[in-house]
Amino acid sequence: MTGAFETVIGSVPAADPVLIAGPTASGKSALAMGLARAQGGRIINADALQVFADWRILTARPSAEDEAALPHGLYGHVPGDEAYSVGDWLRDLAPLLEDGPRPIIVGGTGLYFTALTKGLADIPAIPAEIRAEADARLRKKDGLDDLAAELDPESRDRVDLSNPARVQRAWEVLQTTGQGIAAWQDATPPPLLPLERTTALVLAAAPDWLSPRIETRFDAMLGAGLLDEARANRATWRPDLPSAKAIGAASAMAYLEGRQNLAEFRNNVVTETRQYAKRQRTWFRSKFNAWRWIDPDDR
RNA sequence: GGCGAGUUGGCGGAGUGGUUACGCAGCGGAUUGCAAAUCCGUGUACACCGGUUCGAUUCCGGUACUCGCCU
Repeated sequence: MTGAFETVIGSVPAADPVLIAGPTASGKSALAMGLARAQGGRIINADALQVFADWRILTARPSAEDEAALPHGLYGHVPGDEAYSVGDWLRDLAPLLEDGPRPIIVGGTGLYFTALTKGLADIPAIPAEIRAEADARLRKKDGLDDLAAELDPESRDRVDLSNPARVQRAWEVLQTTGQGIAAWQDATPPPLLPLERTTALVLAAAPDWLSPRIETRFDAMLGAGLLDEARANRATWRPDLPSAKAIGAASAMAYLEGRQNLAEFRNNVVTETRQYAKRQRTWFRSKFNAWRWIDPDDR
């Protein structure tokens, strides 16, 4: 492992907060570890699924040994049945930026990095009842159109009306705050950590380079006890749990229940992971122009 | 060797004498609070040869291959 990303690490100012983004399985953690080992710092998670306590192996969280060897933060600190979002993440992150070791923020969730460096509208939390009502209405016939029709004109104009998730959020915001989401977004406060104050790195992992790694990584997960982890989660498993969105969780359950064989399980996870990596690339490509793109082979 | 069925885009799978489903994968994109989520866009493919026809993926004949049954 010595020598990994040597050139990159050598060029990173030791005092700056560091941001490391990249598609899944592109080697972000290895780079973060190398950086922390060489220069010191605390590795902080910027991945929406790695915050959850269950599914450590499936979500490729750092191993217990890695966490013990170097300071880490925001990994597995949320119960799998608890709601969590970018706003929560930013609030959990703030104190870690205040003091403690120099932050090395690593993850694959583009939205988290964008909210961190560009700002996030300061919208109050949505009460569970409102969320439940929106969920229920969306399930009804024409539910999407009905919710859209109730939006304030400005928000309705800005939101993608064919996207249920967006319409629901806009509806929930208007419903709970009495103010449209468009107005809230226009009043977005300054970012917690402006990009200019960081050294921001993105791993440029091309599909052909990444795909074999995704497959290998699944096999490694199996070897690391993925099936045991799945069995342990089986009793409390529900497809609507926040942590159930982890790629492979539903497939793992299907496998344990004999609804698919190991080859199908593997194929599903590999395909879904590739598709996810593609979406990540699209985000980075379009929004991380000012970041420093590095060759993932430079190890 | 005989009889029967079949051959549609990378895969699965409809269908039609002229306007060429759909699903999956792939590719491109959006994305300011469930984001490993959600959504949008994108494919003239019809085994081969000949015939009929104003026009054949669709009708007829032959060839090849596949599957099944029979000797």
